[in-house]
Amino acid sequence: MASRVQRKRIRKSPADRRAEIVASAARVAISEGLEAITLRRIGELLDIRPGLVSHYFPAVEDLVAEAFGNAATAELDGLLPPGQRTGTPSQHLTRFFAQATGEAYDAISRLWINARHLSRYRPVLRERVAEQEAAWRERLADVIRAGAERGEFRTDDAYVTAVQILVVIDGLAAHANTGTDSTVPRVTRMAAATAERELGLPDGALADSAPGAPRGRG
Amino acid sequence: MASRVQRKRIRKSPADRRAEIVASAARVAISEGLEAITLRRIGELLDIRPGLVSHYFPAVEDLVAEAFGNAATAELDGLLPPGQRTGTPSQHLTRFFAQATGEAYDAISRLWINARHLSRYRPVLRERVAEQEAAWRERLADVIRAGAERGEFRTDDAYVTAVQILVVIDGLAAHANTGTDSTVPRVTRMAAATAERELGLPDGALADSAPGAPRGRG
DNA sequence: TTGCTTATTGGTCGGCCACTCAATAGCATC
DNA sequence: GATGCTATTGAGTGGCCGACCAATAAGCAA
Repeated sequence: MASRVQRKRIRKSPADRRAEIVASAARVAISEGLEAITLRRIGELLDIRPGLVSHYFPAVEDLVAEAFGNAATAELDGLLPPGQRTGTPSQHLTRFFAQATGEAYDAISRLWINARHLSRYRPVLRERVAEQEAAWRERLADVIRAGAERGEFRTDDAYVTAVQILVVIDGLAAHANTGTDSTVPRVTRMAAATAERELGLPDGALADSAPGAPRGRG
Repeated sequence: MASRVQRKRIRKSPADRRAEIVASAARVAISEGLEAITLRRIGELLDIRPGLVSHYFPAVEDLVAEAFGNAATAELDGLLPPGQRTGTPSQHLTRFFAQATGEAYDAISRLWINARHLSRYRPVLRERVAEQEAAWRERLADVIRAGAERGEFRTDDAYVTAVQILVVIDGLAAHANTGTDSTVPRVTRMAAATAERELGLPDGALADSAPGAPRGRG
């Protein structure tokens, strides 16, 4: 696709074109990195001239920020769907940790590392990152609160617990680009273990396949 | 410094010049970021022509990797001096956590985030990062082993414990560029708390000023 | 002092970047 | 089918980048 020989212009509504550009940029952000979002690259992917991208986003930084926001929101919705109706909070967390520890999460980790670094130089992006961090914390805190109300979890501050869990996940994610560790259970399980400890659950309660059986320590 | 009107060439030994270039690049890495290490920037700082930097580092990526290695090693030596003779392992850890939680650590956090992100595109740097990660782990594991031998700590795998502690530190460091959280003790203390738990120490044993008094939970 | 080695310069090249703007043409409306 | 609005193009600007290389001169050895 993206036939180079295209002659005829395709004229779209501003809303459609803009959405198309953002979606394309979000895809680039995940697969190639936020700095790969350039007028030329996006133009090439959508078979439009770079100037058109500039027309919708006079400053590229705004597009980068929006692309990150879109990508991060999509990932969060995949990990912890908002307003979940099926399953218990425990099951939601179990599924969350299973995904957030798997290799498929590497792409998301890379995106976050990318965004956090680039935030150093890009104020608009920095603002978006802060927004997304808040969103992820709140989403996770909501699950914890739901579990606490049902009596599944014991916690005196769902928000702080959510932050603690995310700190561990961020720490594990730090190596997504360098690819060390990954095979020691005592390390891999740290995120779930933190949740279990902070929520008053038995060891292994949030492990992938074994709902109640503690794995034992040594 | 760096007088623009300099006419006379200053001819140094290759070893000196090379060291000078690396030192300058390391300084730039910490203060401005690894991508700010350019032939022109380094040349400007040392008042030499960009071509000379190229002469010593035909590929800039090699200079970037070396600059990171230098900076990271220096920081590690500041946090956990090798072959420490004064003080106990507990004191070393206490000092380590105090520094690694303080604001002065932000510069180091930024550098690591920077390096880990850039590793995605730069194989040589990626190798260096892996090297440094190993060095940091080993250095911390050594302190833990020393404490275990003295009977201060209880652990069955000093290395895994070191990795766990560094995971938490990396997680806390993730926000160095976005500057959220930082004020909740339950979060700030996570690294030290992890160490205390894993090493069989009472709560607060590795806290900054209070050597033995647990702070209490609520 | 002279000569020689080589550290250092100066200039150039191609490449990719964001950004600007007048000219063009798609398409809805009449 | 003609008209007008505006989405889209095309072309150009200036900036910064790494890399390359022949010419130059610093300073040691003779």
